[in-house]
Amino acid sequence: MTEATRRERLRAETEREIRQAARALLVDSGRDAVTLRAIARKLGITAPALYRYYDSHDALLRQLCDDICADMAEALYADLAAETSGQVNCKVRAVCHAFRRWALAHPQEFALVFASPRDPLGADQFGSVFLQLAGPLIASNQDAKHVDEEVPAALHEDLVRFQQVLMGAVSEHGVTVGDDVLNLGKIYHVIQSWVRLYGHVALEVFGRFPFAVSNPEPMFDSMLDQMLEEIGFHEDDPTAR
Amino acid sequence: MTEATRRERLRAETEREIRQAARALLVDSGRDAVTLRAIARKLGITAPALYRYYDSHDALLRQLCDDICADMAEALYADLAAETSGQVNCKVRAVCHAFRRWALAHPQEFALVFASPRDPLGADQFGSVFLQLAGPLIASNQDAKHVDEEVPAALHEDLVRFQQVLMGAVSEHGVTVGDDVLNLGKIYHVIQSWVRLYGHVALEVFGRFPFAVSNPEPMFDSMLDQMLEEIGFHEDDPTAR
DNA sequence: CGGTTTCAGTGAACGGTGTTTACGCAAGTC
DNA sequence: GACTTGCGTAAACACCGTTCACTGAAACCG
Repeated sequence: MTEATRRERLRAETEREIRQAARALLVDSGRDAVTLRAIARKLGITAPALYRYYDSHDALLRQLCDDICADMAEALYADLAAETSGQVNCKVRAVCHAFRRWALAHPQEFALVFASPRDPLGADQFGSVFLQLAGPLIASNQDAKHVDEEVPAALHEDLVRFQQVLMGAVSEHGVTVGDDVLNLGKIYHVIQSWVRLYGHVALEVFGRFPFAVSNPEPMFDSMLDQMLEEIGFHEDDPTAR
Repeated sequence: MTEATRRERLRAETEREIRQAARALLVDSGRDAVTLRAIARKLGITAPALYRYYDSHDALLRQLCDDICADMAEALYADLAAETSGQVNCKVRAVCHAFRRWALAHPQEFALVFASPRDPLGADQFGSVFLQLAGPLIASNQDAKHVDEEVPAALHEDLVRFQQVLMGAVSEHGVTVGDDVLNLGKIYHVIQSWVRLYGHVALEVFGRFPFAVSNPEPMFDSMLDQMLEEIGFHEDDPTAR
């Protein structure tokens, strides 16, 4: 059956338990509670044993971040799949809502990934997950009216590079679009939208709006309306495809 | 001269040195380097002595946050004062730029205040500092065209509460305006702008844009243009006052 | 099968942390 | 001068990440 040796199976099982224990500690008691000794205690082993699995406490936390991002990606895909209407703007809206919902439901995880100083100058993990999902959707909106002239000239070079990334993500999903559809203007607006989405969700998760907002959801919704409008989706416009 | 007793002077001096040492450690080596023992070492005393000044390590960090915010407020006021043109939109722009500049120049401080889980449901400190400064400016823009009907009805109650806060800040600056000038629509757009400002600066300071941006400044500038437009400032429009 | 290698896990130790406690000792008070 | 106040210390406690020499069982090999 299992072609893996007994040792390998046990090792894989232990590693699974380590991640699980670390995650539980994070969720229950926050980032600072995720200590090697606490994890070891949960497994009934001693702390140094964990060094057989991870080089350091830091490496373990990094792994935890990756796990969290993978989980979020899964949740986002699931929520997108549940949106069965053919309308693209509904799908985009669904993904945005899914991102907010996930962040609110997993504040400790969000804070950890958000506040972890990853590989310097590396890409944001949330951004990668989210945009590689939303990118293809937005690209498939054929009738957006943005032209490249709208965006600051100084950004052209960076945007072209990001355009390549997004087109790669799109083609991985089967579809291929020309750079006339996913043009610089559209990409620019996508990033502007990401800034707003990120800002709102971070402020809301951390409870940091400049005044007490009793129910931030309508604020989020109306922001979404405006964002989608800017990207090129229009309320009454079916844009089915 | 000093009507304070010798003991009080020494105590005040030591407290100043503690804050200074803590700040230096934060700036030089990051949040985790701000330990009681490291601070004590800098002062040539022992760690428990610090408990004569702060109840706990946490309380000291909180004090540090407050100091940082006060410093930022000072920097923002200074930059605003340096903007001598009478045009209000220039002043708003100056404060926004000052916020970004400060955050980029003080990444460790920004990260600490940003990531510190303050009093739950309390107001954001950056938001308070910034908006109490920008609020009066924006309020003084008489000819904004927003009407209350634009904002989601569910937000009315919260916005009215925030309106009171802002009007208080305005009147503290000498001016008084009616709630017809600082109406709900305008306040709503101010908050939307804060979300974008916050999102952009956080992403930039943490190096977390979804792709490598070689020079984020033009992106910030063009975002600012769009924000000011939405709030009710127009490019060609002097709006002097 | 027996010998050997591999490796998960242990226990002790080192240097670091926040925090508490009992104590000395100088400054202020009456 | 006696008494109180309060800053600072040393020692201790319970944690933490990390290293190192070690055990013992699993895996491998001739």
